[in-house]
Amino acid sequence: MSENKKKVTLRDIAEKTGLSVNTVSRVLNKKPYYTKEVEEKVNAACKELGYIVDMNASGLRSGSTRTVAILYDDLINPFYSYTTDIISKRFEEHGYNCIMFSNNDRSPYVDYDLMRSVMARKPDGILSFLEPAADMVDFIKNSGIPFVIFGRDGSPYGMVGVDADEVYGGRIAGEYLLSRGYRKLAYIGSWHDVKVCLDRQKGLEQALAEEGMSLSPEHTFYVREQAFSEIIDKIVQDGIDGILCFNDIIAFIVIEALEERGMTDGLDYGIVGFDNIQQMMRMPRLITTVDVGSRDFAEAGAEVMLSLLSGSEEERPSFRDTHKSFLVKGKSTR
Amino acid sequence: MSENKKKVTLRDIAEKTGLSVNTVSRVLNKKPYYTKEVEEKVNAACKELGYIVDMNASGLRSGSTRTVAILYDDLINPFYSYTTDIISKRFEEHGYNCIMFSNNDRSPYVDYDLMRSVMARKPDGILSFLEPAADMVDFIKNSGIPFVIFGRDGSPYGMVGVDADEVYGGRIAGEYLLSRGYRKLAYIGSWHDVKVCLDRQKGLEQALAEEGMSLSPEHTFYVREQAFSEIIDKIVQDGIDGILCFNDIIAFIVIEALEERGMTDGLDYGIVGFDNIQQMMRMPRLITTVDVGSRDFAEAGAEVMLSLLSGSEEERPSFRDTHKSFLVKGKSTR
DNA sequence: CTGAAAGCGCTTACAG
DNA sequence: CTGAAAGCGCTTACAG
Repeated sequence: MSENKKKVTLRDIAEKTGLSVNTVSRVLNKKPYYTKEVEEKVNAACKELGYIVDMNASGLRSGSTRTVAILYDDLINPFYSYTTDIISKRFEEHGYNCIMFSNNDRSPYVDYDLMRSVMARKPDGILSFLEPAADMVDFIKNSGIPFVIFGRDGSPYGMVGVDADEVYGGRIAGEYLLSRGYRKLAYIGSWHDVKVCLDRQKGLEQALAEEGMSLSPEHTFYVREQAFSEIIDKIVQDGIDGILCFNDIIAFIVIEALEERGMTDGLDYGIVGFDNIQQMMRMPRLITTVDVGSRDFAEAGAEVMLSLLSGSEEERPSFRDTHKSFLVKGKSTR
Repeated sequence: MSENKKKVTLRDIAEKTGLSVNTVSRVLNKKPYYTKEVEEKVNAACKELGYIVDMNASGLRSGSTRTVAILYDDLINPFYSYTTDIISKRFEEHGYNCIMFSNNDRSPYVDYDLMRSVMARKPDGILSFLEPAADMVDFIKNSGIPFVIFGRDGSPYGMVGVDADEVYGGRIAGEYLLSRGYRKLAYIGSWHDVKVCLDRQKGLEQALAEEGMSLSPEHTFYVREQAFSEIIDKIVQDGIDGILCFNDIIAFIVIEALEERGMTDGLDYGIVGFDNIQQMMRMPRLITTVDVGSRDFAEAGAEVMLSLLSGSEEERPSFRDTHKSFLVKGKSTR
């Protein structure tokens, strides 16, 4: 018991087998040049003593930690947790573990504090649900660590990104609302300066423009920047009958608040979200929402990261993989 | 740019300041004994050169990686992702990062393969949503790494656990179904040999026993072990009118399947789940479910882990913190 | 209060 | 094909 506790190192295997530490390491890492006999001796000794490599030591010397950092806002939104689940499992299959880093809701950006924590862990790659702060772009690039922006457009930063065509998503949502006869539309975003949020808004504006209408700035809201009750007040007062929300969770919060004011979604007004989280949890189709096809989307993100990690150094600094979303109809629109 | 790329080490700071590596390290780690003057010189140099510590190197030498491993099935179930979010943020506040390890649905247990990956990372602590496989209990204990079982009862293994009183949860759900007039009850679990699953079943059996009834083995199902369509067939054939599910996601899948057979939850039968995931996403109350109060529950889990990490070595090998759940009524019961 | 040395457990050149 | 040495970047005793 106390013997089990003391950790087994390469040196123990070397002593046990009468080989050098070097040779043992070579066998375990399947480097060329060792005999079948040596291989068997090493493997037997490792099994007997219960050897487990120390990845910290290995990473320190080799320069590769077999680690990917994942940067996110929170895991509460199933869009993040669902895709993170798929992505991290793909990484595990390739021998990478994921270290999680949250910006702790400080801002929607990757800032210096966050990057400092990340880089202290010396990850081989970084997959970020967050956009880099403007003044961090060069810093990140200079770090030399492969950086994939997932779910956001990386091209404005000259970075690799896997994203959805968000303008398109906003447009099909807007077109659908209009086609169902909703006339006074509003947009409820998260932060006014996050591109993905603005792109969805832009799509809605395009849909309105097609019909010769436009989105009033008065009816353009950002839940992270204004009092929620004010937003609801304004919507009720101005007789808004169609709402596009930045994501499903915001939509559900709005639905709840409007229900308290006696307005029922699908009946008194139409509302559309993004992400189709209800499907991830196998829930009934409560709301109409824009779905990017999260499983394939996540797989694509993992694939791009893995290809960067496998180091085909063909320097594609601004590679972009853009996915088309589709509308899923639920009970929140007539 | 290429200058930025080469990494800055303690030695660079030492050279820049004319101090020894040792002294620089001591200042950065706030060890006693250095002058204000030295401190300022070091901090200035670190800032100027953009020094970021290498936690791998630091961990290798000091024995503490400031890392907690989180072991889980998947992040798709919001119970996992929601609590993981809260827990990991608490850890971050204390300077710990989380490394994620999934059993990749191999089994509901922590097995040797999983522990091998975990231990290669030398975490300071392990928080597990999974129970240990029977033959892993001693191995885990001997590892000397603080291990907290979260959401499962650790006491049968003599381990630290933060859990809910699952029998109680099953019982209040069963009592509620009976009080609403449902008479032919069924239980739909996940795995037959996972304690938390059996405890919920046991609670249901207790509720039935109170009324002189009992749960038929024929109406006790495990979705991970039998064909789902068979379960549904049996429920329809035998006129089951009340169902307790191991969790909300299973409940939603059942609701969908029964809807296809023309049966509507809340009208034709009652169904109760566990976890109240709908609330985590701010969705309307679709189903009746047993809620443990996930936020407090997660905080408690984090707290227990942190107290073990802060190393108050008072050896409490089988510490158990058990939470009481409550019923949340939704539209899936009359 | 500060420094020189040793060493954490590996992998990487380099010899043989 | 195998081994002895060096070193990744830190922190920990130990001297002074």
